Amino acid sequence: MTKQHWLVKSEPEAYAWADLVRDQRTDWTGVRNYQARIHLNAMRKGDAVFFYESVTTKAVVGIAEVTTTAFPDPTADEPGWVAVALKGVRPLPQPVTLAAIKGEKSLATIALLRQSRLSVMPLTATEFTKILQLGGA
DNA sequence: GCCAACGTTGGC
DNA sequence: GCCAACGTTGGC
Repeated sequence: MTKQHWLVKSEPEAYAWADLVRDQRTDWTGVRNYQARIHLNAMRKGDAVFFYESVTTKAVVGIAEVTTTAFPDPTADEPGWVAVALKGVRPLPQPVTLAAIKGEKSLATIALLRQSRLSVMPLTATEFTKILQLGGA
């Protein structure tokens, strides 16, 4: 299967890109939303993942990669919830702000804008490439 | 700090 | 199964 593209959101106060850089890898736990769970389950090793910081930063700040497909989330009280493992790959030379994404016509349909509360979402290859461009990568 | 959007819960 | 109430997320 060809590589898929994803975007995950995190409040930097909870877990920031800088934390992933420090840790090098992390288990992406704590997702408690059915739609996000479907996306976690669809992730494959080697898929590319944008790291978006919400609330204070409001920008895509880095690129990560899936290193382990979905496994049971050890932080969940009930069975069925899953986590994946991610490793940090590199920061974007320039963060791509929410405002910049909103200002880009070709990104008008991305899930980030359409479903503001979804924390794990797929991106098309075109969307992924566009954000890379905006980030100067 | 406020509020809109959205998901979840629980009463009927 | 519907819908009101409530909690959470996240932009502004």
